Amino acid sequence: MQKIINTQITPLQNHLLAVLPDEVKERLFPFVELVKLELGEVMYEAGDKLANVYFPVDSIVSLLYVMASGASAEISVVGNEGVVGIALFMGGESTSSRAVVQSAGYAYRLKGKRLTEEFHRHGKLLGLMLRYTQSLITQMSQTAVCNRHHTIDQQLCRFLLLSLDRLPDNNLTMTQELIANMLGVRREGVTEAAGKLQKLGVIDYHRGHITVLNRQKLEDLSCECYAVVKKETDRLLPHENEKFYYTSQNVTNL
Amino acid sequence: MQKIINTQITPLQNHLLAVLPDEVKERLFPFVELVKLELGEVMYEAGDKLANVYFPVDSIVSLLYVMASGASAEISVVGNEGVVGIALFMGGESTSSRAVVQSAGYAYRLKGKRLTEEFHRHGKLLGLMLRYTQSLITQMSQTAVCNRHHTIDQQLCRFLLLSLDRLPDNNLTMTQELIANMLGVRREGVTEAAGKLQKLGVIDYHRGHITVLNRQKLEDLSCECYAVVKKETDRLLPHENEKFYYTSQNVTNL
DNA sequence: AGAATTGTGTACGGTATCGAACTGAACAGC
DNA sequence: GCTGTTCAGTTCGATACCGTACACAATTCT
Repeated sequence: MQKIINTQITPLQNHLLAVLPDEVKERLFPFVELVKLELGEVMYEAGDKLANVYFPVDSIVSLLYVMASGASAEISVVGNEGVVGIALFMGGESTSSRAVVQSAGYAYRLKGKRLTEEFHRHGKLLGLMLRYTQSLITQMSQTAVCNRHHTIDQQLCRFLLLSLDRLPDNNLTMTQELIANMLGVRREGVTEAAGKLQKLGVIDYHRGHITVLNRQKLEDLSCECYAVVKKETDRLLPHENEKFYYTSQNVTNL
Repeated sequence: MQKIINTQITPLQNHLLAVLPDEVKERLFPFVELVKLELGEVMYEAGDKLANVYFPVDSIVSLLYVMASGASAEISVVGNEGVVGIALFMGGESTSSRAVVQSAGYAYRLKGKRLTEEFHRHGKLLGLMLRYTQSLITQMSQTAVCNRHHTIDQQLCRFLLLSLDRLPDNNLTMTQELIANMLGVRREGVTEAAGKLQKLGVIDYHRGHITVLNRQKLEDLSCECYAVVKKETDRLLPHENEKFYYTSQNVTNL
C-alpha cells in the first residue's frame, strides 16, 4: 500500500464520505490519505488489531474467510459504497475474516482513532456507519443462503454483478482462480460457469480480464441474491448528490 | 406471544441485560415485560418494521432467511446471550430475515423507543449492543463458510452445540424437519446424520426430543465453526457476575 | 378403539460439485 | 527469441446431497 497524491480523485467519490454533513467533512477530510491498493494485497489478517479504516474509491476489497484447511469463501465485498474495517467502531477491534484487495485501485485511509473520535461525537457519522453495517449484514446473510442453495453458475453471476457495481466500467481484472477462492469452489467450476456465460455472449474474458457484454442477461441468470442485496443496500444508505456520482470520466487517467 | 408474571425469572438471566451498569438497569428494567414464546412462533417477518426488541431468557430464536422458492436457511441464532431485533438500533428498522422461535421459553420485551432512547444517551448500552452485533456478524460469516464447505454431519453437530449453549439442560425439543429447515437441507439428510450420532451414542432422540449424551464427542465431530464462533463471542461480550449465571436450578418450575 | 396426523426410516436414480491430473496457450522476463 | 510461469480447458471417477416416493411407528384426535 502506497501513499499517493492525485488531484483527480477526491474523498467524495466514496459514497459514505460524500453524504456526510459539511461539518463532519471539515473535521475528517484533513486527515484522510489517498493510498493505492494492489491486487491481492492483504489489508488485514483475521485477528489483527485494526489501526485504520479504508474508504475505497475505485478499488474493491473482499472480506474473505479462510478456514483451517485453507479453504476459503468471501463473506462480503466492499467498494466505494462502503468502508473497510467496521470492527474498529463496532468495538471488537478485530474480526475473524481477512480483508484482501479484489480489484486494484485507490482508497482513502483514516486513522482508527480519528474515526472513533468522530463516531463518539454521536453526530451523523454514527448513524451512517451503523446503517452501512446493517447493509453488510444483509450481504453476509445473503451469502450464507446463496452458498447453501444456488449453483456455481448463479453465484458467478451474482459475484460479477456485485463487482460491476463497484467499478467505473465493464472491465474486471480477475482470474478464475481468484473468483474460485471468493466463491469457495474449485477453479474448474468457475471455468465451466464462465465458459457458459461466454458462449451465451454475456461476458468475454481473456487471461484475467473479464468484460461484461450484456448486463441485463447477467442479472437474469443470477439468483435472487444480487437483487435482494442491492435493494436493501439502496434502502439503508442515502444516495449522494448527483454531482458526486462516480463516473468513468474523472478517473480515466488513474 | 403472551404476557407473563413469574417471579422465578429475572431480566438478569439475559446476559446483555445482566452486565448493564446499575443506572441503565434502573432506567430500563421498569419497562421490560416478560413474555412467553411458543415453538414455531414468528416474531417478525422479513421486511416488518420492528416495534420491540426481545431479550431471551431460556428461549432460542433463529434468524431465518426464506427465499422466493421457499427454501430456507438459518443465518444466526439468539438465546440468553443476546437480543432479537438489532435492526431497531442499527437504523434499518427491518431486516431481510425472519425471526422464528426455535425453542419455546421466555423472553423480556422492550419497546423499541425505550431502547433507542437509552441507546442515544450513548452510555454503556451503545457499546454493548455494538459488540453484540459484531458477535452476530461473526456467526453469520461462519454460517456462510460452513454452508459452503462442511458436511451435514458436521453442521448438525454445530447446530446442536449452539442450541445446547443456550438451554439450561441437555434436552432439545425439535424435530428433524425443523433442523432441516434451519440447516437448509432435506429432512432425510438430517435423519441420516442424526442416525449416525445416535449409533455413536452421542445423542438420543425420539419424536421431536433430542438428548445430548456426550457433549465432548459432539464437539469433536463438529466442524471448527462452532469453536470459532464461541471463542469470538466470549471475546466480544463481557462475562456477567457469577451470581447471575443462568442455572437449571432457578427455572425448574417454569 | 379406530382414524388421522406427525415424526422417522429407507431406498433409488439423478446431478452438482469435488479431487486429481494433464494439456495447451498466452504472457513476462531475460 | 527462448524459457518459465500463469491462466484456462478438459477429462475421469468419486461422492455428498437432492427429489421423490413410500413404509412404519408413535402420538393425538374423535
